[in-house]
Amino acid sequence: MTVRVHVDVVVLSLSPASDEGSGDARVVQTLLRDVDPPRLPGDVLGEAEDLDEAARRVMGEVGLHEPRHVEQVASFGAPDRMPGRRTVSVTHLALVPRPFVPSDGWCWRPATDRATPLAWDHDRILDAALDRVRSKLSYSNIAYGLLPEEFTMSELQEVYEAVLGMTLDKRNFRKKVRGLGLLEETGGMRRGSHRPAALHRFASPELVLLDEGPLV
Amino acid sequence: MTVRVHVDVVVLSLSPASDEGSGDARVVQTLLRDVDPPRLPGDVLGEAEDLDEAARRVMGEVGLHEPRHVEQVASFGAPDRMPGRRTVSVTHLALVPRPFVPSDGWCWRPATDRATPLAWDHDRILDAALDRVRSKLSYSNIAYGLLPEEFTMSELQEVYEAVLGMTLDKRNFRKKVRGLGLLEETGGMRRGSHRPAALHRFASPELVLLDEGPLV
DNA sequence: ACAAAAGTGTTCTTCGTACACCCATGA
DNA sequence: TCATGGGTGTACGAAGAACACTTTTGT
Repeated sequence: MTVRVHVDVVVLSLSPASDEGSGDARVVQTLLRDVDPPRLPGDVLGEAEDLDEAARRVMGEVGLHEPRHVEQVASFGAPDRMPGRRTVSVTHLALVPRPFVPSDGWCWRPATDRATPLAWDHDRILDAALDRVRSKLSYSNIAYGLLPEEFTMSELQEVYEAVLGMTLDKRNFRKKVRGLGLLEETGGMRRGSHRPAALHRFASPELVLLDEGPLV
Repeated sequence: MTVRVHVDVVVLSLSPASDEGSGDARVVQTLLRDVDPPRLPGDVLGEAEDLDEAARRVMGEVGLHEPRHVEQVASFGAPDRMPGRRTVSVTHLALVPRPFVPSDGWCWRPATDRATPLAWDHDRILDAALDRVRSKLSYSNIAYGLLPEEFTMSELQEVYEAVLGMTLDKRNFRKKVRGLGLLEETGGMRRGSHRPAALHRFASPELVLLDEGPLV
């Protein structure tokens, strides 16, 4: 017996800093197909593709050719998850910095906006991806996926605040992040109608997992 | 295009406490088919099965009808991961307390024993499952999956030491674990040729995730 | 009496957290 | 000169880590 294998991708990003006139707090957004029940990007696994290759192809179809981070999240295979052909979905998570303008027919929507439910079990899939990012923020440098190459400390803090859904203390945040030793200063400055902000980058452009240590 | 979906299960357990004459340290063991390149239990996903249902069926086939814990780990789908039919494997992790005697043709082997490699990509799959348990030990009560209903503090500590591969300080371990409030005393005692040990159980027989907090 | 594992506290250091003001720039 | 966000330090409490001896039982 064979089933159809789908690869679906939850593309996450942060709403742009100041779309000019926008309020203040940035929020996590996800890329959806702009049809009646909105749906995640996805496609059938190709003949000779590995799972992550299929995920990259799907991202190409929405105009995303250079995601900053991709990882597999989970697979969903309830027999009735979708009418018609039995389909198992292997879902992935992708992070991309803004600005990013998707192909026609695709749009950004706040990830927590559940006013109109997504198609099939895509709400569950989106939740699983959000949980993954939230938890990984605590023990990795995964925030690099949502930031440009160079960024200010405030921008980094905005990533944490948007994903975790809470505000953080500026002094404690900087102390903690500096102590991890994952960042370096680029020497550059971001200017604006205020004091210039030092630019930073992640020392490693790869995912780095930190040793945890709650329970030992 | 359709592919075959396999559900493979990494069944983990601890070597029994004192098989009589065994040395001391307990080790993590995994259940393997006792054939030339040993392999993990697994089978093709059934017509009307959800993924975890298939995992439970596979476990039934090795004689394991009441696993203490099951969760999905990851999916593997490289086109060349296995000769013949294109097969995507959705892998699961199962934990079971000892004693457990598997069906004929299956046996326990130390999970870190890589003398004879497993079939196909099953070594990678095993590694993924071990990593999952190791990390989850730090922020959940997942140890319940490897313990009988009632256990002593020393037995609990043995689980941590075996999975993490390090020895822990007895006083700090007890202080920390008590502080989590996940345990309760049963009132019973385990007797031996030494001072009796108080028996404990987990207050919740379900997986409980702890709030972490490394990076804020 | 001896062997074997159970049980228990203190000190020190590290980390988290709460908290408020001055600085540099552009307009 | 004013508005805006950038940048900094301290004091307190909680939690982690190092560390050794006494207790209770079976043989």
